[in-house]
Amino acid sequence: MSTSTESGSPTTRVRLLEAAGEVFADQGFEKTTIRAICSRAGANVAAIHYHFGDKEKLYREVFKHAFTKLHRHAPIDRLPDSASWEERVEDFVGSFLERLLSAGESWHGRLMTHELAEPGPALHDVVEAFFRPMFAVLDGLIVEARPDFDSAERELQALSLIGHCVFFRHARPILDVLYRPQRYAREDLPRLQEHIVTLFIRGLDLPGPCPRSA
Amino acid sequence: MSTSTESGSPTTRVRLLEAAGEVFADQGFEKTTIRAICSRAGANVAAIHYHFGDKEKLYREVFKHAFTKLHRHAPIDRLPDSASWEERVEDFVGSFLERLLSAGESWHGRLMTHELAEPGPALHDVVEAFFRPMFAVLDGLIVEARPDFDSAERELQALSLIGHCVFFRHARPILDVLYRPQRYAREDLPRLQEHIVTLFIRGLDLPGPCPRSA
DNA sequence: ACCCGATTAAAACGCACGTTTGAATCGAGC
DNA sequence: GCTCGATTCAAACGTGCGTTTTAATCGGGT
Repeated sequence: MSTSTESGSPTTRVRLLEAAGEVFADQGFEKTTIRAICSRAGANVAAIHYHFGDKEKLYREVFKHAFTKLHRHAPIDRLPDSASWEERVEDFVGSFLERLLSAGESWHGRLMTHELAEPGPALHDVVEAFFRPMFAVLDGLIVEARPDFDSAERELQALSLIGHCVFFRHARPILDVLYRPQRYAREDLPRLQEHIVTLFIRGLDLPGPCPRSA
Repeated sequence: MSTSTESGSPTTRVRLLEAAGEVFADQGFEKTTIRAICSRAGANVAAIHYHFGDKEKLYREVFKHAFTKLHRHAPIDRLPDSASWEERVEDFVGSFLERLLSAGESWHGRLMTHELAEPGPALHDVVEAFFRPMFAVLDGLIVEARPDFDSAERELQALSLIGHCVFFRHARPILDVLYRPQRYAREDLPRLQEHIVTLFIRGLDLPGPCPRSA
């Protein structure tokens, strides 16, 4: 170990983390080979054992790395509270969909969604650090609209909205067969967003108009 | 080959098909080993090459076998037309959920849902023989309720309902971490069914009451 | 009793993977 | 200039997989 803030040499270790992030993000834990990672990082296969121990420890380390990156620019609830309830719902759905459907952006988000789609050794961490906070935010939105709902009712409503978004990522292979390829993919995002928000609001069966800003 | 209706000896070939169905159904294509299948069938590994060629041809053969079994007792639309629209929707959701969430029944249904959850070499066949007909039935139900919808609107509504059901199977690992294990599993089926049907009907935004029987 | 195609069985092949080894290389400190 | 720990490298190890080979076994036809 040499001259970093904590431990580990700067170049190879970091290059491995970055390469591993890329490959893990679009192949998942099982399907990526450490040889693919090392070839992308320009390193030797033994470097992984040397720096991280084994493949799974590297995987967890990549997630730690990704969590801090994601926490820096807070993903959810980034609209000011002055925004209307409906705007905040739209933003919640839109940003989540964007992360689910985007394939080109940085690997940090893709890594999370891939682990949710095909659970690996880091599922627990992802749920606790990424998914559960999302549910908390969503629950707050539901409380605003339906203060009369008990927590079980809110839970179901939240699950349905999340599931609605997740479906269009998870069912990608099916949709490609069922319709033409890329139907309901990235470019349809605005239409999906509007549809999902509409069904969410209808599902809440609001007694009056949408609530004002918080 | 000996004395069957078409081709192939009865005992070993059929035992292999049955054993392969069981194992494929709860492990998927990638994770099942032909050794596991043969050990369950009490056969030799070479028997698979002899009777089917290779692992993938066996997989497809298992699906052919399963399709005919499933077609015999038609799964969807089994209520008489005299049933009310709402009853038919409830039945559609209920039977689909039952197939998605049940783990103990015969492997034919589990095989389909596993292939949908983790696509393998038979995805195309499953979509065409199992999924697309389901969509056709559902589309008919939506037409009854909202004859004014164009096909694109109906498509989205159908996808949302299907996705809503599928989510509770696909997200099983996540739900186990997010809440206590088995939350929203088999025993919650009636509650899920009611919730999903309710949200579906609300989502259709019917101008009047539910349509009568067809 | 013998033959012969159909079937089964045991063993090994070839490959890809994660992992480990042991030597070569680097670079600061004396 | 040399030493010594830290790091890199090529090569091999062990394992599990799908597949293939080769020989043994079965059973009806003559």
